[in-house]
Amino acid sequence: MDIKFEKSLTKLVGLTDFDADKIFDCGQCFRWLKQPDGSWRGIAHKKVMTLTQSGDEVRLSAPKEDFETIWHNYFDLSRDYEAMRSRLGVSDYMQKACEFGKGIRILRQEPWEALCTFIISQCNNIARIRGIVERLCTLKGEELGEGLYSFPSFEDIAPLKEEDLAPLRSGYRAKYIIEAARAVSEGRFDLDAACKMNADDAMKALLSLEGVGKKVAGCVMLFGLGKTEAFPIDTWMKKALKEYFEEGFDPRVFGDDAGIAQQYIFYYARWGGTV
DNA sequence: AGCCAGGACAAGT
DNA sequence: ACTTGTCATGGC
Repeated sequence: MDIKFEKSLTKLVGLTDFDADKIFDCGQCFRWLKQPDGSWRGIAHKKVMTLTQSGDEVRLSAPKEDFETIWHNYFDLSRDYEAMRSRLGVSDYMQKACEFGKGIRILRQEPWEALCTFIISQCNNIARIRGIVERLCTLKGEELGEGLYSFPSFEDIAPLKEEDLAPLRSGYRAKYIIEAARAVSEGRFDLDAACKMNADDAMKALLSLEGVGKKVAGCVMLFGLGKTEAFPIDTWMKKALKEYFEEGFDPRVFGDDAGIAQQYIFYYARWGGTV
C-alpha cells in the first residue's frame, strides 16, 4: 500500500481487503452514513471524516497526523486480512463466506462507544439503533460543526436520570445506558483494564454490567476492546451455525481469527442469503 | 398491520 | 441444561 499526504487529505493506493460499503454496512458500527455522492461520512474520536473509495484507492479527509494517530488503527490497517481469509477457509461454507465478505475489516472503535451502542443494539434493528445513537449524540455529544456531534463520554451520561434519555426512545435500554456510564465513570468498571485482560476475564467483567449478556459482551470485546478472538453469537449466527456447522462446534479453533470469522459468517448469513 | 429486530434476565420446567 | 414470558419501540 502506498500512502500520500496532501495537506488535509490522506490518499491510500493499492489497499487490499478494503471495501468501504461492506465495512460500514456490515452491522459493526452505527455512525457512518453513505452520502449521495457515494462517499462515507462518519465520526470517531471527535473527528468528522469523509472517506471516498474508488477501486483500490481510498481518500480520507484527514491530515497526516490524524491518519497516523487515529485512522490507521481505526481501520485495522496493519492486519493481513488476505492471510486470515486463507486460514479461515477450512470448509466449503467458510470459503464462500470469506469470499462474499472479502473487504470487510473489523473497525477498532472506541471502547465506551462500543459498549454503549451494543447495549442499545439488543433486541433491536440496525436502522433504529442508528436513530437512537444519533439522538444520544445530538443530546449529549459535543458539536463538531454542521450539526454533527461527537459520541458523548460516560461522564456526560453518568449524571443523567432515566427520564433525561426519554428523547432517545430507547425503551427499557435507557437504564442500562445510564448504569453502564455510572459504572465506568465511578471506576467500578475499568475499560482500559478490560482492554488488557485476557478474553475470559474481559468477558467476566463485562457480564457484571446490567443489560450486558454474552452476545453484547462479545461485540464489545471484538469491536471495542480489540479482542479478535471474541465470537458473538446472535440470531443470525445461531441460524448459520445450526445449518452449516457440526453440532458442538467450538469457535476457539479459529483462535485469534475467530472474531473476523464471525463477522464473515454474520455478513454472509444476514446479507448473502443461503448457499 | 403485524412482525421482528446483532438480547438480557428471571422464573419456571 | 433447555423453554418461556417480559421488557419498549418503531422500521419495514
